[in-house]
Amino acid sequence: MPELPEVEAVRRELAPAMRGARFRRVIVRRAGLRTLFPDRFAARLRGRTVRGLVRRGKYLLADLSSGETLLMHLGMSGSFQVDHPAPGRVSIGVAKDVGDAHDHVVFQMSSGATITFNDPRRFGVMDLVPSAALDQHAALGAMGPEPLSRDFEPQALARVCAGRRAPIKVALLDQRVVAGLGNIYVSEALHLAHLSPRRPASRMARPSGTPRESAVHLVRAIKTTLERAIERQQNPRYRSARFRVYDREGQPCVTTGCDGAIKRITQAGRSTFYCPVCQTG
DNA sequence: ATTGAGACCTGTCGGC
DNA sequence: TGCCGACAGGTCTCAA
Repeated sequence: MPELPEVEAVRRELAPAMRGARFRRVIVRRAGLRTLFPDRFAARLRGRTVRGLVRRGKYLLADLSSGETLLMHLGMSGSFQVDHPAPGRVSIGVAKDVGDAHDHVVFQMSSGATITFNDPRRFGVMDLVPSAALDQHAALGAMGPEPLSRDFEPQALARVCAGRRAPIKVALLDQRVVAGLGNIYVSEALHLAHLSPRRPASRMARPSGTPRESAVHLVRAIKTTLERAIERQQNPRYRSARFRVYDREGQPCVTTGCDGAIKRITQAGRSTFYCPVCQTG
């Protein structure tokens, strides 16, 4: 589930348990995670205080008192569970010893919270990097603008898309173009913008380099899509709300006055869902 | 330089 | 019920 809105929801849940708290104990249940844990991962965390927890794209970054940053990525199937001590119960300071087979890392915080990282598919990442060198990190350093920031505007989108022959759907999945979008919300935003996923990315800009109307619409649609999704994350009732197009092959388009049916195609090896009737821009 | 394919892992679901 | 292939919300590396 983790694209930007889901990662942001995780951040908001983790922050109260982590910010200002120390790592009392760190348990790495599964060494040799695909994610190349640095040596002595647990030892380097123990005793450190989390000064802040921010999100960058799909990454969570915990700023540590040691001058390092704990970098976390949920991959395809990662999740965190936060357990707070039951009120009135004395914490005995023992890690929960029975856990899911895919509970890979457990943080016991001085706040009393126990934070468990679970990731069946093990595409997730945990790493420690010097805070001063974050911009040299291969993924973070090259990452595009935060879509909900002012930096993400039509001009910027048109510029990074210039010269790209790949379809806009594929370009938007590239984290260097814009940060945090994944396969679901790219389809969702393109539908909201009434743009075809097959449209060449380069056509966000005119030959002169100035952004076309489509870039304006797309930027707006991406922001709206993500803002709504983040809001939805806040209300458990709506978390499972259906998407506009994602995973709705053959079902009717939700655009007012459109009688199209959602189609599914493959682009760069991944499913794209769109309405061939109203996404013609 | 850009792009697509394959790889990384495990779980789930539909079809036979 | 059991087996098997297709597929899954991410990203990296490699070859063309």
